[in-house]
Amino acid sequence: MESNFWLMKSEPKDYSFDDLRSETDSTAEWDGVRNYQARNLLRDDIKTGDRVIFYHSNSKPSGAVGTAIVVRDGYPDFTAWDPNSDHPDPRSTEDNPIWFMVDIRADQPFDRVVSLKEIKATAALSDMVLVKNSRLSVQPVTKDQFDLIVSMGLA
DNA sequence: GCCAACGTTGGC
DNA sequence: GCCAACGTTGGC
Repeated sequence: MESNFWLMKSEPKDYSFDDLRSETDSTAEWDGVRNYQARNLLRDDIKTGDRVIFYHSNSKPSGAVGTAIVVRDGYPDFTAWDPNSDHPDPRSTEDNPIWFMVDIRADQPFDRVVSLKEIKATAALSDMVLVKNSRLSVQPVTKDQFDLIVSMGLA
């Protein structure tokens, strides 16, 4: 899939945008994705320099909270074969990895949360994967969707 | 905390 | 390859 813009979800109680911002260089491995559709995007399509909307799920309110930049292309998620990691999967090995991740760096924190409610109420955003398939944790967005959400967040 | 929607697993 | 059972996500 061709896109330079993505949306990535995280439950803030597990890992928030502020957690990303507090990392060294505001950069972290986006590990733990265990869904094939999202894996394919991480492995094949998401490239260094691509822009990301950081979305807080299961939150009050759920919504977009900032932007990030991809700083490393897809590579094997080695936490899968670490039995002590949060997301072990013994089927995935160093020689034959199943799961992939990218590195992202926090960019612009929004001035306010762009809530899911607001996104759903915005006609220009009604085609977002977020609205149509709410479960996919890594998903493409269009440039127009990206730009609009950023403009809403930086009110 | 509930539960609908969706993805995955595995028996057949 | 079908599909029922099960597990997970995530809004509410």
